[in-house]
Amino acid sequence: MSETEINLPDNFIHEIIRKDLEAGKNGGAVKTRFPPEPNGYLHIGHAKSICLNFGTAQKFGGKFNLRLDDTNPVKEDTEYVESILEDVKWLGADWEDRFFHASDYFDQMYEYAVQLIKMGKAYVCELSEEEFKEYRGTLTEPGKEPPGRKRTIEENLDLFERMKAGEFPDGSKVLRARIDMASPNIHMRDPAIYRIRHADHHNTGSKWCIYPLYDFAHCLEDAIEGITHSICTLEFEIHRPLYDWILNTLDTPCKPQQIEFARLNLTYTVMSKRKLLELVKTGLVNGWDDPRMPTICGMRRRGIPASAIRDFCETIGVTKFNSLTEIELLDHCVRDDLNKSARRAMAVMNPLKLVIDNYPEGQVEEVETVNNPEDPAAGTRKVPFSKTLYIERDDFMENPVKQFHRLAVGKEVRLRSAYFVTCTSFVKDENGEIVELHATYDPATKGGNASDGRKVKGTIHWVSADQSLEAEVRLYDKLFTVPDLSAIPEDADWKSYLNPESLKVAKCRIEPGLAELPPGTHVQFERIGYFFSDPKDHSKEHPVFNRTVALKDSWSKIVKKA
RNA sequence: AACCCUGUGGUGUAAUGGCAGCACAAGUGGUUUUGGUCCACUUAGUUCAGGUUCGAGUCCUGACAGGGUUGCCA
Repeated sequence: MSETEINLPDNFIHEIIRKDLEAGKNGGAVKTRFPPEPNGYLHIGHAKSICLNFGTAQKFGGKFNLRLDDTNPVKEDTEYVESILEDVKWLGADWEDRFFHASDYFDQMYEYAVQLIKMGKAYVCELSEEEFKEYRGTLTEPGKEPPGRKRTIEENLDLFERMKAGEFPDGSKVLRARIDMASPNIHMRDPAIYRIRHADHHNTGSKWCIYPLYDFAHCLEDAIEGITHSICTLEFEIHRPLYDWILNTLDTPCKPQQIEFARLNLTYTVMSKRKLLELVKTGLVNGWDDPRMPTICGMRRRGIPASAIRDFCETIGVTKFNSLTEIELLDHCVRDDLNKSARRAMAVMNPLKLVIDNYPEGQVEEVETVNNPEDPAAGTRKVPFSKTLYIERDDFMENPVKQFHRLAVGKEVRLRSAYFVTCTSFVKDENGEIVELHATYDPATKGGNASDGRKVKGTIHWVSADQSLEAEVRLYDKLFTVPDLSAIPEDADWKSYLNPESLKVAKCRIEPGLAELPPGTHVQFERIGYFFSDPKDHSKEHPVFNRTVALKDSWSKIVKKA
């Protein structure tokens, strides 16, 4: 048992594998795969599957394949292939040289289908779609024998050959497995395994006009690749008898085992490809990589590290229970990761001018401050300090409540890494709004410590008015206003539950060094939250920061209680 | 409706017939040059009814609840 194995908790799938290994199944091999269909972008739910499949292979010293499940040319597109590769790689799942396409196996699948026909276990059926349904029966009534079921092997071979040759129009015929029209499991009632589609395929071009269906194709893909444990989501559970039937009927290189787990559901978001596509298509979000999206690329652009996603996937576990995970757990994993890794900086969201009356006019000094108190190796930096600063509007109260530890007339606070200042007065404009604060500083508190040992309760952040720069911040919040989208009324439009405040664009004042950060850099704005210089839009001339997640805020709870 | 799967604190999970534990969330207190982090503590759980057993969250039966299946999608 390796050291990593001890550290990672087992889930029920690992238990199955462990037993298989002990029983000597598969010659001690463990091989998994992630088989996305290239018809959409990957999301956090896929990340769960990727982490599970890759993590399982790693845990047992096995192999992990990446395979595009591209058996339906009319739904799939190369547009998605690139993003899938990028996202899986970014998440850290390494398929080495094992990147495959289901369509790479079309020749073999065709041969397997011919085999089935020769065994009398498959036949060509020319029922229309409507008739097909009629013959299939219902959940409560058995199906009845389709006319084509009695056809001879020779006829079936000939017909299937001609289907392949393009002699028949789309939908006029299918190849069906001959199993049991009376099975209580509808998927076993002679399922279609090949359909005619005169469509170009993104990988095989115009070579084929017949394409295998999922149930026939997937188990064969697994078998061809030598997959030992084929992990999929719960909705395929009822397909498992068919998966096994095909592998047991045909002489395949191996007999992979399908194991189902519950897909991830997260509060305040949607995971369905259809809905995500609709959000993109209708412009309700700004593309697949909109940081509000639960897509991998959206989360990446928001500033969520791959390591945090991996940690999250490890934390939620793997079961067959249909659960709804709170988004707060993801937030926790993100904060936990970024707390250790993100350098700190000061930025003022709602600037209020603070003039230090006893500070020399025109003087600018540089104060030294730590880049990350959690990581001494991150070093220190210099931040310009001067007579006129900006502080956070919320850090001053005209009539301070009892527990308020920040600025008010007569109160002393520490300006982070700089000096103690005491507020002396404030200025209001004609509307009664506070526009300026006046204070005095104590030169003996440079760096933020009093030589006489006196303490202050509050420490606030600041930027120098003249030296600070303007930046754009994009403040992201929950995509939806309700936690459980599956619980909304049937007749309601799910889009009407979108959170109108899921994105707020604002201006802020940043310490000058922040503009120099390259795009795609994590940073904590102290006392505010974790931000990420936007990979596409951030530049030195026009700094743009995405709020990844806000810092935990216990002050707001105190306020709420009072 | 028929068949299949699943039910452990508010949420996500652990227990492999033997003291129901962990994390998140919530709350209280402490530390702190971020009302962040960190530390300590508190609240709170085996869906129900039978059965097997010295002993059941775990095994059996039934009920109840939730989910899936009824595409020539995956």
